[in-house]
Order: sequence, then structure tokens, then C-alpha cells
Amino acid sequence: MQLKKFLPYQLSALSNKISQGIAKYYREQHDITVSEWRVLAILSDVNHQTAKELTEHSQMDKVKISRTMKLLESKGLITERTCKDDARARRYNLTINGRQLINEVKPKAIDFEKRLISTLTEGEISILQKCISTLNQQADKLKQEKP
Amino acid sequence: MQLKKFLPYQLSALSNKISQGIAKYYREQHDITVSEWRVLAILSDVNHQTAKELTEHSQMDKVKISRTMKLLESKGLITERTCKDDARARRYNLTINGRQLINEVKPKAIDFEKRLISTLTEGEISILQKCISTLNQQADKLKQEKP
DNA sequence: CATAATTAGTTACAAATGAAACTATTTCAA
DNA sequence: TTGAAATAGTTTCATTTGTAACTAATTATG
Repeated sequence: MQLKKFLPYQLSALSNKISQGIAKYYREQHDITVSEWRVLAILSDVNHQTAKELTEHSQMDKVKISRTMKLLESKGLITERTCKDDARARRYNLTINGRQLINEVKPKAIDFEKRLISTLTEGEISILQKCISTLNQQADKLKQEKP
Repeated sequence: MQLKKFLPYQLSALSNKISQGIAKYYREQHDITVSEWRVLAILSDVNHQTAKELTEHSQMDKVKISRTMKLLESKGLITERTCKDDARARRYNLTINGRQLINEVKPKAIDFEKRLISTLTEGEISILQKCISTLNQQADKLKQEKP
């Protein structure tokens, strides 16, 4: 077997290649990290979330979220308010600047994705989506099993 | 747009999920990192390569390769010999122990992959492979473009 | 209702990483 | 040739990351 033919390697290589390009763009053009972009994107979709909720929607752990929120706040892109019903938690909201930034970045991200998949057919894209979803489920299942 | 629907995010999330499972297994069962596994796998396929060649086949940079080689040598899994034709470079070979280890790990990695894709049809797997290859090309192309 | 267990989030510390500077050698070009 | 540029690989240092321990608040249990 060759490493090149090993699916986990292929996915990691592809994902890294794509991420590097995006990360570079976010950094150079908007001075934000991928983590910041993810949080902003989530909040722009559903505002007013807690750190806990953000971890569930971002595939990032609570430490990374905590650090990212601190950073975003220091940049004035989000505000935080302690939850009424739970004094341990805070809810985060985009500021005007935060919303403006994400409104600027998002179309470019969508355009990047569009160009990325432009050489795939509709049918291929739909099967790719199905594969990703199935592989996610299967990866979850295998994680629980004993090796 | 939702982050969840964004292909670069989906690929990153999937790849991380799969990698975490594998990394845990390599570490617990064989006390090696994913980097070490990759190098061993490449050398088991074509022995006697230089660091330069390994970087080209592993998607790892020269610093990471350098560190991995040092580690593998300290564990007695590979040997190094200065190239006859270039005193800057070395060629690496698996030791008996190295070959034994990779012969032990490889079948399990293949089996893991088999279980991972077991819920996909042959057709889906083949289209997935095609998508990965096309996306790699496209990502390379987009990297060179100005954003 | 008191206290033990759980949960939200932060902090501290060690390990992993990446970029840049570095050494040693080789290649190129005047 | 011989000095300049390029290349193979290593080291250094600053940043990022992950784990574990921590604080503060909430929930569950006897």
C-alpha cells in the first residue's frame, strides 16, 4: 500500500492545502485567523450564542473558543453579556464592525468555494457531500470501537 | 451561508475527526506519531530515500521531516547514510525493527480504512477519489491566483 | 437544605509547530 | 578557477496548541 492511496492521508493533504490558501487570504486581507472567521461566520448566521454553543458548531474545543473570543473582543468585533439564567456563561453578539467584516469576507469565501468546485459536475458535488456525511458518521462510530 | 455547508470547513472537520482516531491508535498501540507512521509507510514502499524526497511524498515540510527522522533514528527504526554523490544529504533505510513495526501497523491501517469506507458504494468511492484529485489540482491553481 | 457532582469557562504549563536564520555543500557563471 | 547563488538539512526562537488543573456557578442527591 502507498501512503498516497490512503484515504485519511488524502483527506488530510487536501484539507491542509485548501486551508493554507484560505488562512493566508484571511490573514493578509483581513488580519483574522481561521478560528476568528469561523466564529464570526457562526454568529452572523445565529447571533447571541454562548461559548458552549459555539464549540458545538465550530469543531473547536472550549479552550480555543475561549481564546478566540478574547481576541475578537479585543478587536471590537463582538460583545459579551452574562446570561440571565446562568452566571457562568456569556452570550456573544457581533458588533457593527464585526458584522461589517463578516459581510465583507463571506462573499469572498463563497466565491472561493465556488471556484474550488467549479471543475466538478453537479452530480459529483452531490455525491461528494453524501460521502462526507457518511464518512463523518462512520468516523464517529469507529472512534467508539476498540481497535 | 452556514459554516457547516462550507466545503473547506467540512473537509477540515472530517479530516480532523478521522486523524484524531488514527493518531490515538498509533500512539496507544505503537507509541508513534502520525508523522513517524507516514515516513515509515513511505520508506516501506520505497526504501533508501533522502529527506528531500520524503518531503515530496509526505506533505510535510523539511523541518518536520528533520525532526521525525531524528526521532525515528533514536528509536532504532531507521538508519541513515550520507549520500555518495552529495555530502549534504543522507539516505534513510528501515531497520529490521522499523520494518517489523510498519508490517504490524500497516494491515491495521488498511483495515481501518476499509471499515471507514465500508458504508460507501464502489461508485461513490470512485467518484470521491476523482473529486479529491480534481480538488487538489484546483486548490493548487487557486493558490497561485491573486485573491 | 447542605453538600457532592457536574458544568461553563479560564488559566497555566508543556509540547508541537512554523518562520527565519544558520551551516555545510554543491552548482552556476563570469 | 573562484566567488555568488542555490540547495540539503538543522537549529533557534516565538507562536500555537492541547492537556490538565483551576475557579465559579449550577444541578442533583441524600
